[in-house]
Amino acid sequence: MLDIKFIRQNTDFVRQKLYTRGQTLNLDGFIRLDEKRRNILQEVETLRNERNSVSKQVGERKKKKEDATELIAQMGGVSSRIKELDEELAETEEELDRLAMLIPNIPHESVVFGKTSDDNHLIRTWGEKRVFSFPPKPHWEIGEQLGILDFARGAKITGARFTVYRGAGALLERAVANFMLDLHTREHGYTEILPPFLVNRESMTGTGQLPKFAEDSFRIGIDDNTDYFLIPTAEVPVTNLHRAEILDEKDLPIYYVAHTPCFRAEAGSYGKDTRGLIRQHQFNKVELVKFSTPENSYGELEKLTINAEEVLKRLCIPFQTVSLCSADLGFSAAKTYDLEAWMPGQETHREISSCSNFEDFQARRASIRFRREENGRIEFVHTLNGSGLAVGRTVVAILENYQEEDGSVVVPDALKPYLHGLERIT
RNA sequence: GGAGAGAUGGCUGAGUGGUCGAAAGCGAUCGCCUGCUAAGCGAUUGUAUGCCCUAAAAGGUGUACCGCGGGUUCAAAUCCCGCUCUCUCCGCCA
Repeated sequence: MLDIKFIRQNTDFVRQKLYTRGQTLNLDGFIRLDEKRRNILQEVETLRNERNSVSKQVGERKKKKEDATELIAQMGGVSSRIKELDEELAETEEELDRLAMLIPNIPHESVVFGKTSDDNHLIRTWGEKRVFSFPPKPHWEIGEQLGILDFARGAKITGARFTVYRGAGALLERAVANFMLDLHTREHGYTEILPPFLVNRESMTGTGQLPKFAEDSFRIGIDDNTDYFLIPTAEVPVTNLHRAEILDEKDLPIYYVAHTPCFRAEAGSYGKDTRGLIRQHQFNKVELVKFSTPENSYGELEKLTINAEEVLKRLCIPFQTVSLCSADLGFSAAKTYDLEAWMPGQETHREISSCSNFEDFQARRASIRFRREENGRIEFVHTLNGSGLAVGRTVVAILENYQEEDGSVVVPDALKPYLHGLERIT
């Protein structure tokens, strides 16, 4: 959510910035509604003031055993008018809030203008693409032939886009996750969190998944009173850890890492990436989440991205890092780096991590603030997160980059401690 | 699933219709005192938001908030209704 006062005072700037996202929003209506809200507020507060002071007088008279009927009668009309205005105010605020929740974040000044993902800006590449003496296969063929990925049975027991891992495949997935968690907790200074995988509506709204992207989530209700959602990413529970809190500046930055399953309805992506592990309704991800002061958040974004890249470097998987252009940026993000791993079986780079600075966009929605040490003033924190990394897609990258002509897969050195002596999956 | 108790400021905890944004204590900050520390003394100490003032802050003023939502009343932390959460006991359970 953006600051309404900021929108009011910088309407043209906001309009122009949102335009770069390919958005055309009616800010004028929004501004007019805000004006209406302030007018009603002024009127109702004046009346409340009157009522408060008269009520006080009534109390004083009654104490002195004096007659107050005429004062009381005088307030009858005022109270009903207040009630009317309160209703009108509530309606206006609800509508204003509804509109405010649909306005995306403003891209950072370093974000390049673009219209599609083709305009994303290449930041750096790492690693040498392996030269194969045979045509490398896509992971779904490798996985099925080795009997470690079972797409047919995943579809049988649940449906499309669900997969069963078996034997060494399950072990590999577990090893990759543990390797990532150990790297981030022991070397990068993150605190491990194991959050609930179901969250309430407030949490989903706080990080920006709701109200706009409701169709992307799985919703769970045990009865009419529960309104829970399967987490689409650990970002939701972990960022909401500090919702409606005021943190101390001395505790910042806060670094969290969480390994969780992620559930995505993937509405609107029918027919896309239908084969293999790339686009699933359920997948595992190790997520990095940071809370930072505003002045440090862009430095923290660089560090977070490097922490994510380190996973691929240790696994010796070639990748490239791109900065998303204005149109490709997610709803809540001010700036995003995507890490794209090389997938030789598909002859393409695939996104394996997305690292974003949300500035105060999520903090404002979720009311996550901190107190300045020097003057005690309260400000919104900046929130950041990034995959470190998507576990399933990392397994895909390993299978495709480490495959041999006989169909076996060599275990990357970095993972050997986690695979109990297994050197090769055959 | 059944029965009961509770939710008040950073914390403990008083407050059952009016002068209560809320006693008292603790903590914190500032000042005084002090060789240092401790003790003592004094002051300050919630959040949001409208308006005024300001370059901006500071400041002034109004309003709201005592788990959340609604109701009664001239007036609600206090009374009524619904909900959520916490705790205790019983049952069930990995």
